[in-house]
Amino acid sequence: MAQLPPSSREKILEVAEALFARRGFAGVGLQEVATRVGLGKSSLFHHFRSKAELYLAVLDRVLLRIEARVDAALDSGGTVLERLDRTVDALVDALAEQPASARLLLRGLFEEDDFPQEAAAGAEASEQIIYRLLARIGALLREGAADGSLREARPAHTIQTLIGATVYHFASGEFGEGLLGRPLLSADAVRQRKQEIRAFIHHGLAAPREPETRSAT
Amino acid sequence: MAQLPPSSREKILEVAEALFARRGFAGVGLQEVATRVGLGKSSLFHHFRSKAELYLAVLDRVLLRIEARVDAALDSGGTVLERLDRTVDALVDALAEQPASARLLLRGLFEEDDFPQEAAAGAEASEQIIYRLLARIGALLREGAADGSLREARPAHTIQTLIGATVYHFASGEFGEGLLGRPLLSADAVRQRKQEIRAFIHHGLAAPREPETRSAT
DNA sequence: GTCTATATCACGATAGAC
DNA sequence: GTCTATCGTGATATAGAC
Repeated sequence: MAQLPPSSREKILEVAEALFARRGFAGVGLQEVATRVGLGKSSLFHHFRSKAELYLAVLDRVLLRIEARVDAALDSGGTVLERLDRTVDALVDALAEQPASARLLLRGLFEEDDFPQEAAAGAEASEQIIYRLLARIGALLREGAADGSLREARPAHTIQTLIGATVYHFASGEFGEGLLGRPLLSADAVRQRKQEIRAFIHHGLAAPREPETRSAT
Repeated sequence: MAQLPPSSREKILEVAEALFARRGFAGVGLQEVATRVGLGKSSLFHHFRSKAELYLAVLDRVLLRIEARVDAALDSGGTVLERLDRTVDALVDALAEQPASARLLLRGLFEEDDFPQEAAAGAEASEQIIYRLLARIGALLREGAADGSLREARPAHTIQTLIGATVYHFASGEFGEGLLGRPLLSADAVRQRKQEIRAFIHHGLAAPREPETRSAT
């Protein structure tokens, strides 16, 4: 828990996280990592036995950070819709707080065969975190379907939609910024993103079928 | 337009498309491409001047296939919501038809700095296709907001949500299949995906506020 | 249009001094 | 815990014969 001097190990993890997020496992060389940390290439092998082990350590760290925030939201009280809104907000906050996490997470989701085989061996920790989170969100969705506050929908598809609305968005980088016309992670854009997802969850895209107090046009 | 014997060029594009989709630009070696095509490694350079040129050619092909389908849906008649539904269906069909396209497209969206610099030089064609499509979809969304059939929303955020719901989903590979419990591209799963997105667009996730004919509970 | 041979270089990883 | 030196391999790309 000491925070005073960042150890070499942590420095390596930080640098590697940024690089892996941008160029993926195969696109990053340990030479570049070492140089940016300020070490020789060989010194990395003192802290991590292989490139794959480093990658998995980076992934775990990102997932644990996200889990901490999302778990708190899931544990909060209130109706299903309230908890769902808070969960999405927490996920958005977690992704926005660490710029690299969304890309890293998205890559982890669909780059399973990126590194040779050590995935199956060492990726169990990361997978457990993900499945733990998914199970909890799935339970929330089923609770909402049971009490009538959510429409009947397949939880798996709903989760995919929510991942797309959050993780993909913050992973979209320059493309997303060109679309929005501003930095993805500006406080403004993050607030808008939460608002958009919340509106999508509550109303979809169609205009409300019961216009309450609405000026004309 | 001849279809009789697939030329070497086309064979290379097909093989490279599948490999780039799975492991990204940096994760694929030309040796492997050549072997799977049934050529020597050097022969690839007769058809494409560099690895980056091959990658961009693959990306263009995928984008043009998608554009053809989506444009037809956008040009169809009817209300905004009808055209939007058809557009999403067309995109889903395009992504489902070619298993590699979703991953490739997603990678293209957030791997802009994956290959050194030739991106800026040669990626203009791909980018133009994307921006053409985005402009048309944005216009549809604005048309819906203007005629009152869609709620007021920022088109850029809506587009991001739709990309996440479609492209991400079909790019999610083993992860998505584990979640759904079946192949992502089975006719069943594709139909369900269309249904889920359609429901999300029309109602969001909340239960309809005007239960029409509903049995109790 | 495909081949063999080769140039050049970066990669992940190891050995061992300090 | 970091370093220099090196091993072995595979990468992109080129040259030139057929």
